[in-house]
Amino acid sequence: MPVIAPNSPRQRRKEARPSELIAAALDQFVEKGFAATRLEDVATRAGVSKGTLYLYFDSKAALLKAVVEDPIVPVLDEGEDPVGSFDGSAAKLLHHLLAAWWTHVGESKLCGICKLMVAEASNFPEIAAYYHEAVIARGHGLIRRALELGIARGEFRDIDVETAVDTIFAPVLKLMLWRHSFASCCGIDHEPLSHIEKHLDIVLGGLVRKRR
Amino acid sequence: MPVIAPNSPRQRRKEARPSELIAAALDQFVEKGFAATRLEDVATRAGVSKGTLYLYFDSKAALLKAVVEDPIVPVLDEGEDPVGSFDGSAAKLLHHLLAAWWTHVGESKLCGICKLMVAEASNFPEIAAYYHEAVIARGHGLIRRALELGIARGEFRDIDVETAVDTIFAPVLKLMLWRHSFASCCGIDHEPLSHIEKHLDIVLGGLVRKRR
Amino acid sequence: MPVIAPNSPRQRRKEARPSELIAAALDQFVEKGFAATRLEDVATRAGVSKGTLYLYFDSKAALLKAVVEDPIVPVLDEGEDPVGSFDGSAAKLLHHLLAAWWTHVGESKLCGICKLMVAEASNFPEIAAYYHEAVIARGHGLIRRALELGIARGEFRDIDVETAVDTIFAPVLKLMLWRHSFASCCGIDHEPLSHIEKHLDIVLGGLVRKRR
Amino acid sequence: MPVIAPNSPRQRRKEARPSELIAAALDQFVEKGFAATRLEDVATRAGVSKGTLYLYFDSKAALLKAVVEDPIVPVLDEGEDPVGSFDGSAAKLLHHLLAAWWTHVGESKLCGICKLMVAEASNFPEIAAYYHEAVIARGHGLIRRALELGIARGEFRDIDVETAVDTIFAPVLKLMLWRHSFASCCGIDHEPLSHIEKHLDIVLGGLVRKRR
DNA sequence: TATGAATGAGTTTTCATTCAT
DNA sequence: GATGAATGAAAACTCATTCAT
Repeated sequence: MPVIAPNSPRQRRKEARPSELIAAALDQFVEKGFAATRLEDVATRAGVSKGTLYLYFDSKAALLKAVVEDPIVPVLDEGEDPVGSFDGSAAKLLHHLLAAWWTHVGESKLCGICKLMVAEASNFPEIAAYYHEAVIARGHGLIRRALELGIARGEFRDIDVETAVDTIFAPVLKLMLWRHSFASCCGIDHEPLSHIEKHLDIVLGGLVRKRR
Repeated sequence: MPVIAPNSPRQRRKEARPSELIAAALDQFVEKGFAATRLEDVATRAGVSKGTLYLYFDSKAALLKAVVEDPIVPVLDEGEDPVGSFDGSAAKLLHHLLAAWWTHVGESKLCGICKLMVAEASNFPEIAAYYHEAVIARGHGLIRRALELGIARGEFRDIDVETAVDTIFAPVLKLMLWRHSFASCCGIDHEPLSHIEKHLDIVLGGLVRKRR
Repeated sequence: MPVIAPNSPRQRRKEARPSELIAAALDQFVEKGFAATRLEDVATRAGVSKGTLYLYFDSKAALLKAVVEDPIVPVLDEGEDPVGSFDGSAAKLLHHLLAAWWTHVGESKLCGICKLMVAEASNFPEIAAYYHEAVIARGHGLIRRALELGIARGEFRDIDVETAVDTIFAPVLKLMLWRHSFASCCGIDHEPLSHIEKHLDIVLGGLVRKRR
Repeated sequence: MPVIAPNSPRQRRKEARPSELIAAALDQFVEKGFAATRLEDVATRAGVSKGTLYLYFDSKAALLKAVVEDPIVPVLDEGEDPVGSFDGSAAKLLHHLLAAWWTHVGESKLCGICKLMVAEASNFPEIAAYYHEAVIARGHGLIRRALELGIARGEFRDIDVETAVDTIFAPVLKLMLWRHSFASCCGIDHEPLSHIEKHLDIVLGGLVRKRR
């Protein structure tokens, strides 16, 4: 769902636009927040002058928009369907999805953006909506389809899917958000991938001891 | 040597002022973020002038500190131990704890502060650490003790407690954070209390259908 | 030369006016300068509230005026003529005058005011003119008359009196100004009275060795 | 890697800016005092905007520091020794030193700074100490050496040198301070150079008529 | 008279944005 | 394209002054 026509002037600019600027801005925005970031610092971090930023972006807000949208495009392009093409149990599929998510999102730029969007959602609702749609909702969708598959196959109980999506996905979101917030001042480091794996095992098996 | 009667409107006002200012600042900080909030707006919202803020707080940062610490004190005072005094199954206890948490924290000022601290943790690490310790870690502690109780009684499986704490608590944190971020621009409203209840049931029972 | 009528309302006020306020203001003004002094600090130093200052003085500038004029009145009242009534050599008279000046002015409040007026003369020319007239010019006048007496008697050479007044008086003024400025950060403490005495001996005898 | 030619108007401006700003600030500080000077007025006087000041100086206090230190550097660079290289009587040397002092200091920017430092010494002790060391103490040193020379040669009496330094130098300091304070509101203008000359003659010859 | 909470105009300082080079 | 000096609007913060008590 690309918003702008591929050959518009804006598009050409986008292609020429040094991704170093976006990368530098992203790091600053995630660390300091949008309002507390000085464009001068972004420029310095990218090794250019303040004025150069304005050759590529109309304003600070436009830079934010680019920061959020830019790393999403490649992810969208991958495009194949990891649910439809999976052969194995639904439980295995869930394991696979969460691990892949962490690798592709949790450890990518998209992770910091999540914290940024939580902070700026009320100031930039359209950008936040775009991010939520393109990233969070997409993750939810994958989990949902895996759950539906498992239920359809009789592998899972017939639980409320929307709720279960949260049960499964929220700890991953928490890892994403914590990594850029509390982690540095009060974090107990769970190694993310194994933490996610253990979490999923608990959800799959449940807390309550089964009577045989 | 107060010349005026302790119950004069002036006096009553003076005592109430800090809380009024803190309440106004909290709303503004949670909505706009710390850096993007203008003290003038805080003052206006509290119905006072800019200068008045400085009669009570040394700086914008001091106001932030007060905003975070003030609502925590009353919560800490409640003090009783909802785990030790509970009689019922560990599962029921977990239900109780999460519901109480949502009522006392999720629907209080402390909820917005959570989003604020996620956003500002790297700019104000000591304040964030204080909040995490006093609120988040306290929530985790309650869940942990309930889990340990359930395991000790043989009611729960012998799962990894730290992981399970996250499994149980992360969806609540997500509700808290979403409420002040994506909810307004892309939220599907789960009614919180029933969402939490369904979530916990899923975790208790597990996803996988039991073979009898 | 009292500027205001003795029974005007202003006069009554002046009498009732707590001299503690003036003393406190003087200390602050001399130390920090007029503009850098906060009335709150003056009030605190005087042990009253900020509002009280306004019961006695119309404005910060009015307080400055009072600070300058108040300690001058008693000095003016002494009134007797230390030159006309002196019996002894003109040289002894000069010694006496400088010593008396240091005791009555150099070690009094009037000393700090001198520095204050140097600093504020261009912002408050009338007040500075009043101070100069009432204090500095008065000192000059005493020295001038002693010099004229010495010349008339043939005790002194027939030097240019205006110049000699400065020759004699400037080191005293320097002591007054230094005491409230450089003294604290780079002062070599000359004990003032003996310094003045030695200074005068040098001027009386001259530098150049006399041929016999 | 300057893209623009070093002699472009832009470049020339940039190099000249700090001095222009310092000159404007100096005038304003000397006239109004440090605290009473508004940076906006400094900027206006220098023909720039308020923000431009902050491109060159971190704060108002930093500007003060520059104002004091900047005009001293060139003076220090002259560096030669006017005492050692002088051939003539010690009396002539003193005349020469005071006249040169007035020309190079009394009529330069350093003169106004003297008043400024008297006013601000207690607020900015390090800056005052620097000024005192670099300017006042330097003047004292020259006079002291000339006196010691005269005494060593038998040209001068064996008076207390430290005291005599003040006897000779204080009237010059007074001229410097008065010029920026009382002069405008109550000054009798002594033409400085001839005043200094007459003053020195009086000190050299003494007041007391010599008996033959 | 005395207080000190409140005000708001004024000041320092910051920083997104522009534009001559 | 790139620069960075300059701008000026805006924000934090100060403080002389007022006034209800």
